[in-house]
Amino acid sequence: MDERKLKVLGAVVTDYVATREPVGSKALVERHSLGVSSATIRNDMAMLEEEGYLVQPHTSAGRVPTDKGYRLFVDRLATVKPLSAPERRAISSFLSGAVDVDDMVHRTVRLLAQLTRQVAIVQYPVSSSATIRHVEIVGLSSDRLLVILIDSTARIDQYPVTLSEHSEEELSELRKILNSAVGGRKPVDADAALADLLTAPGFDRARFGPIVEAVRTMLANDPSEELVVAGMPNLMRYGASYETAIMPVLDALEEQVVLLRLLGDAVAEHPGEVSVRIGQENPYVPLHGTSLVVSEYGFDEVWASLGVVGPTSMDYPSTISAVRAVARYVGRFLAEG
Amino acid sequence: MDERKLKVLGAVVTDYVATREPVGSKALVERHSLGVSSATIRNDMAMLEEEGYLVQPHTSAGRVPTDKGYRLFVDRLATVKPLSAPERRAISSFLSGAVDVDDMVHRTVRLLAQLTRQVAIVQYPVSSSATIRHVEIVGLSSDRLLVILIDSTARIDQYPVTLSEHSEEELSELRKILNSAVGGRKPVDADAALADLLTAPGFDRARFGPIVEAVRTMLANDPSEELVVAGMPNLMRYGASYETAIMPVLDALEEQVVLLRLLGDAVAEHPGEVSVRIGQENPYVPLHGTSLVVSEYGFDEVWASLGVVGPTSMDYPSTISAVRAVARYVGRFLAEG
DNA sequence: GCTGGCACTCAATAATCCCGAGTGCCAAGC
DNA sequence: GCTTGGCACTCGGGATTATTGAGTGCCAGC
Repeated sequence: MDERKLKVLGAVVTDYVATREPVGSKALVERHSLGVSSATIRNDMAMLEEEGYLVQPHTSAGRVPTDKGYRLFVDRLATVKPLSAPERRAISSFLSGAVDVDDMVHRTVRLLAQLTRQVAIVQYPVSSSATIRHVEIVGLSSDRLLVILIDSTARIDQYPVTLSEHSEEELSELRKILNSAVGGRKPVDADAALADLLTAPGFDRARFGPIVEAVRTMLANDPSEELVVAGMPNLMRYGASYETAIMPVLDALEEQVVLLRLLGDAVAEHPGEVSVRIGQENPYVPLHGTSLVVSEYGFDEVWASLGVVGPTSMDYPSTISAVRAVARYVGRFLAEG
Repeated sequence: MDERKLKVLGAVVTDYVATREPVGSKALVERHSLGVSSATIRNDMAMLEEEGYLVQPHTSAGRVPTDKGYRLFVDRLATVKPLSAPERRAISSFLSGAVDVDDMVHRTVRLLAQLTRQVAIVQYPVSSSATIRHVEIVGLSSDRLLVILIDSTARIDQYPVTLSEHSEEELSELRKILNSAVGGRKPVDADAALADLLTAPGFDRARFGPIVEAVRTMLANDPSEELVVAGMPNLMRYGASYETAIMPVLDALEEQVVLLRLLGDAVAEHPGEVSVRIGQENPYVPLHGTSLVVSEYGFDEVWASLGVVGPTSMDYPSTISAVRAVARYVGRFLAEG
C-alpha cells in the first residue's frame, strides 16, 4: 500500500475521531502537512473508498472510516501514545491504596473507566494455584451459624446455615475436621475430600451435612466468572442514539456470560498483548457498532482480563495505551501481594 | 380548596405524567368524567394557575403542574396504588433468595430500580446493637496474615497485615486474647478494650501492634456510610437533556456524602413513612429538577434508608407504593434473619 | 502523476407558511 | 352565581420550500 495513502487514512481516522464529522479533502490538507493539493487527496480517498477503508455517508460529504479502515489504522499506523506523567502517577497512586483483591478490582475498573472515558470491565483475577487456607464457623445466635471460607489469595466467602442446639465443643471439633479435610488443598481436591467426609463412618451427616454442603457450595463459586463494570455514564457522552448504540451495550453488560466469552476470545487471540476488536469483527452481533480493547493481566499463575467497550470511532492509540498501562500496573500490584 | 379544582389538578398531574405533554381543558373533559364543560375547566385551571399549582409553558398551550402542584397532589390526592399480585410475588421471591446482608442490599437496590424504572439508592443497614462475634487470624504465606472481623449481623471485614516469622502458637494465643477483648462487645467498647490492650503490661506491642491496629481500623468502618446505587440506565429513558437532567443526578450519585444527607433529612422529617421531596423542596440545588422518594427500613435496632431519584414528573402513586412495599419486605426479611 | 478549474450533488440551515390545540372573555342560560 | 357555548386570538410546531456551502468527480494542462 502506497505510503501517502496510509498517511491519508491515518489523518482521516484522527480527524474523524476528534470531530465526529465526516472529513473532506480540503480540511485534510489544511490540518495536516501532506505536501500535495486537495485534488490529489481526493484521488487517494476515492481509491481508499474503492478498497473499502472509507465510506461516504452520502454523496458530497466527507469520508468516514470503515471497520476495515480502523483495523488497518490500528495495525499499521497507531503508534503507541505514551501516557502523561500525571496519568502514570494517577494510576500508581489509585491502585496503591487498594487493601485487598476485591478493593483492587473495584479501583481498577473505576480507574480504567475514568482514564478512557468509556465503559470498563474487569474480570476477577483467578489463581490456578489458589488453595484453601481456612474454614471458620461462627455462631451468630442460638440457631444461626456463619460458615466462612478463606483461600490463599485472601478471598473470603461466607454462607449462613441454620443449626439448632449446637455447642461450642461440637463446632470446634467440626472445625478441626473440616480444616484438615480442605486445608492447603485446591478447590477441586477439597470438594472431593468433603464428598468423602460425608460418607465417612462416624460422621454425623444428618446434623453436620448442611455445614459441609455450605462449604462445598462456596468451593463451587468460581471467582473468575465474576466481573465488575464501571463507567456506564460515559455511554451518554457520545450523542449516540439510545436505540442503536446504548441499548445493545447495556444489554450486553447484563449478560455476564457473553462478556466473559468476549473477553476470553479476545485474550486468547493475542495472548500477552492488547487485543482490539473493531465493530463487525465482534462475534456478538448486538455489539457490531462498538469496539473492544482488551488485555490480560496478572502474574505467575494468577491471570484474568480487563478492557473497555466503546464506539468504533474511539481514540485507539490513547485507549490501547491506557489499557496496557493499567494491565501492567495491576499485574505488578498483584505480584507485590 | 374547591372539590372539583382538586380533581382537576389531579387529572392534570395524571395526564401529564402519562403523556409528558402539557394538558389542555378539552383533553381533560374527554379523558376524565368531570361532569362539566371544558369552559368551566378552563376557569378552574386559570385559578389553579393564579394560585401557583399550574403553569403554561407558553400562551396557548396546555398546563403543566408546578412543584407546588405536585406537592398538593401527593399530599391530598395520591391514593395508595396497591401493587399487583405479580409485583408482590416478584419482590418476595427476589428478596428471599438473598444469602447475606450484602447480597440483600444489592438485590434490593436492583429490585427497586426495576420496579420503579428509576435510579434506586439503598443504604447499608446498620444495627445499633451489633456486637463483635469473632476475630480470626489466618496465615496466607510465610509473612502475610489476614485479619478477619465478624459481627453478629454476619458482616465480615478483612484486613491484610505483614508479620514476619510467626508461629501457629503465637497466632493462636493472640487470637484468644483478641477474642476475649472484643467478643460480644459493641464496636466502640471493643475499640476501647483494644486501646487498653495495647498499653497492657506483657503485651508485645512492637510485634502484634499492627494486628491490633488492623482490628481497630475495621471497627472504625461504619457500614451505615455505605450505599449502593442501581438503575442509572433508567436516567436515559426520559428524553431529558443531558445537561439539565442527567448530569446533575450523576454528579449527585458520585457524592455519597450528599446522598447520605439527603436520605437522612428526608427520613428524619417523616419517620416511619414514605417521604417525598419534590423539585425545589430539595436542599441540594443541582437536584432541583428531580424528586426523591425515600423510606426508612429495618426492624428493632437495625435501621437504614432506601429510595429512588427521578424526574419531578414521576408517577408518584406507583413509586410511593413500590418504595413502601420494598421497605416493608426488606424489613421483614431482616427480622427473619 | 499532480494540479487547478469546474460543474454537480445534496444534507443541513434558514425562511416561510399553515394548522389547530388551546386560551381568555363574554353574553346567555339554568 | 355558576356554568356553558361561542368566538376571536395566540402561537408553537410540523410541513414546505429556498438557500447555502462543503465536498465530490472528472478533465485538461502542466
